[in-house]
Amino acid sequence: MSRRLNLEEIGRRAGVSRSTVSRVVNGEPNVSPQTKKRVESVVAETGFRPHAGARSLASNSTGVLGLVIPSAVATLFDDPYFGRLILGITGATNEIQMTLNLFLFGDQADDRSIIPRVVAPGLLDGVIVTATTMGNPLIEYLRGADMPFVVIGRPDESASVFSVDVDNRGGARTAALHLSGLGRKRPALIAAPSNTTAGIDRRSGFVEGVAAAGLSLDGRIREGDWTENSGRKAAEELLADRPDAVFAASDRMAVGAVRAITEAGLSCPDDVAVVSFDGLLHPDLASPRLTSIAQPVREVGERAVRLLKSVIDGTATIPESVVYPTELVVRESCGSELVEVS
Amino acid sequence: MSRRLNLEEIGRRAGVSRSTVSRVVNGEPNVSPQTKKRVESVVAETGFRPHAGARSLASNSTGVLGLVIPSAVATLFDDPYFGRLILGITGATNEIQMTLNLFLFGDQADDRSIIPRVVAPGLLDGVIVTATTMGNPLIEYLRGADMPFVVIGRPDESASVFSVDVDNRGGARTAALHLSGLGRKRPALIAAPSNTTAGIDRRSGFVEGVAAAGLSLDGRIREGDWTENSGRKAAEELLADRPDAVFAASDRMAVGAVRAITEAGLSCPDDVAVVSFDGLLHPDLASPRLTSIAQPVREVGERAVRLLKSVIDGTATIPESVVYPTELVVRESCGSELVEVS
DNA sequence: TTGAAAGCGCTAACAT
DNA sequence: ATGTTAGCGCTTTCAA
Repeated sequence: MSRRLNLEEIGRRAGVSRSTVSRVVNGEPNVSPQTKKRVESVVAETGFRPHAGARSLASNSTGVLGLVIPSAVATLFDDPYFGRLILGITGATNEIQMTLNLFLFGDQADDRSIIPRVVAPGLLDGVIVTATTMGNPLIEYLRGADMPFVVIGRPDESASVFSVDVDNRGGARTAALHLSGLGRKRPALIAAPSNTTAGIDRRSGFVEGVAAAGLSLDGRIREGDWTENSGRKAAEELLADRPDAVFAASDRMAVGAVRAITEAGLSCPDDVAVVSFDGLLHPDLASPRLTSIAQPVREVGERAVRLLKSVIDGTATIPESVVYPTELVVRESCGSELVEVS
Repeated sequence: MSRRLNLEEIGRRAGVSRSTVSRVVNGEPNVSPQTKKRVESVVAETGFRPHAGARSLASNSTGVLGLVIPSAVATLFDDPYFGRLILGITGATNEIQMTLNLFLFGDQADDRSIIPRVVAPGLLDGVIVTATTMGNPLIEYLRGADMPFVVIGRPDESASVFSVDVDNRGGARTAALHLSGLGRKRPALIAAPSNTTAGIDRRSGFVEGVAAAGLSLDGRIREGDWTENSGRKAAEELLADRPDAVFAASDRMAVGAVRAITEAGLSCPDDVAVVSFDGLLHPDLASPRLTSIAQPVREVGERAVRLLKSVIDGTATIPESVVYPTELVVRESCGSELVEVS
C-alpha cells in the first residue's frame, strides 16, 4: 500500500501535477499561495524528500562538494591542522546548504581508485584540493574533467588556478626578525618537507629574514616531516652546532625540538629560544608555551568554500589567489617577556 | 562535436549496445574477451566515467556512506579522537570502494537543516552516527526513513541498534585498580560530560573500581567538558581535598590536570598520580608522559564501516553490539616505575 | 498559475 | 554473449 513517495504521488494527494510540486519544493515563484500551502502540508505530513540522484540527473547539480586530502602519511591526521580545516569547511558548507564529501588518500595505490571517483560526473559540484605536494596529478585530471576546483595552499605550477593560502613566507620571515630582535645571534631552522609548497615557502621566508637581520644560518638547517619525533631528531643534531634560537616550521616539530633541548640539559628559552609555525596547539600542551606564527586555518577553509561556490555559480571566472596573513603570537618559548621586562 | 559522453556514445564508438558497455564498466561476467577489450579501450581513451546520479536513480544505491558528528562544541575537533576516527573510517571506506560524506552539526539550528539531507533518498547508502548524546533524535529519523545505520558508542536507548563501542566502563575500572595497586589511597575523578554515554560509563566504571579496591571517592568528583581548561579547573578544585591520585576521563582533561598540579607546587606523579583515558596524545605532548587507558579508535571506525556495509547488503540482520577492549598503557604520570623499581 | 511531455544516463529484466 | 526496452524521479521547456 505504501507506494514510493515521489513528486507524482505527492501531486496526486494534493490534487496537482508533479510540476507544481516540484516548483513548491524548490521554492520557485509563480505558485498560488493556496496551492503552495496545500502541497507543503502534504510534503510535511508524508515526510517527502526529493531523490538526490534523480535531481542530479535532471539538473546536473548535486549540492555536494568534495574535499581531497592526499595524506600519504597517516600521521598527518594527528595534526590539529586538518581537524581545524575540516571544521571551517563544513561550517561554510552547511551555511550554503550543501554537504561535504571527504576523499582521504592513503597510499599511492589509492590514487588510481580515488581519482576517478572524484571526477565522476553527477557526484560532486566542485572540489577543494588540499595539502598538495609538488607535481600533483589530480589537478590536471580535474581540469580535464572540467570540474570546478579550488586549491588550498600555493599551487606548484604557475598555471592559473583558484587558490587560498596563508603567507607562509612572510610569517617565517617575521619569526626570524623576532628572534633576531630578541638578541639571538645563532638561529637554526627545522624545515618542513621540501616537496610541499608550505615547506618551501616557510624555509625561504626564514632564510630571507635571517639575512635581512644581518645573521647567517651557516648550515644550521634540518628537514623534518611535520611530526614531533622528526622535530626532536632534527634538534638533537642541530644542538651540536650551539644555536641560540630555533624556528620549527610546525607546532608539532617545535614540541619535539623543545623536548630535545630540555633533555640535553639546556633551557628553553634561556639557552635556546623556539618559535613555531601554526599556532594551533592548545598552549597547555607544551611547556614552555610556544611562541608561534599563527595561521587562520578555519578562515582559510571557509574562504575556500565560498570561493568554490562562486566558481561553480560562474560568478568567479578569472582565477584569483587569496592569501591570508599570519600573526605572531608571543608566549614563553621565545623568551620575549625577559626583553619586555627589561 | 564533443557530444556528452555516456553509455550510448561509448557503445556507438565501440560498435556495441549500451547494455554491453554497462556490463563491461561494472565488471559483470558474460562479456566476450574481445568485446570487453574493445570497450575498455574506448572507455580509457575517452576518459568516460558513468554518471553517479543516473546510477543512483536506476540502481537505488550510491556508493556513499554518511558520517554524522553532532559536535555541539567546535572545540571537539581539537580532540585527536575525531581525526583518528575519520582516518579509520575513510580507510575502510576506500577499501570497499565507497566514499564518505561528512555531516558536522554545529548548533541546534543545524539539526533542522541537516537531518533532512542525511535521510534524503538517493544520496547515501548508509550512515554512521557518532558522539551521540542522550536522546538524540537523529536515530529515530533514520529508523523512520529506513536508512541503514550504525552507532559508534553505546546507544542510549535499550532499543536494538547496530553499534560499535569500546569498553569504557572496564577501562575506567582498570584505572582505579591500577592506582590503588600503586598504593594510592585518596583517588579523585575528573569525569566527562554526563550527557554522553562514554562519560557515564567511564564514571561508573571508575566508581566501581574504587569501591572494588576498598577505597572511597568521598565526593572527590568534578565534571569537565573534555577540554584542557575544564580539566585544569576541575583539578584545581579537587586539590583542596588533597587527593593522591586523579583519573581524568580524557587525555585533554588530564593535560589540564597535570598543569594544575604542577602549578600548585605539587609533583606529578610523586604527590598526585594521574591516569587518563584515550591514549591518543603523542607522548611528548605531556610531561610527565601520561599513563592512559588507550582505546582503539581507528579499529572502531574500521569496524563500524564493515558492519554498516553488511547491514546495507542485508548480510547482517539482527542488531549486534561490538565492544572493543581498552588497554592500560603505563608511562610516567602514574608513578608506576617507582613501584617497579622497589 | 498550472499541466503535459520530453528527456537526463543508467540498470535490469527480458528476448534473442 | 549481446541487444531491446522499460522505467528510476526529477527538471525543464512548451502549451494552455
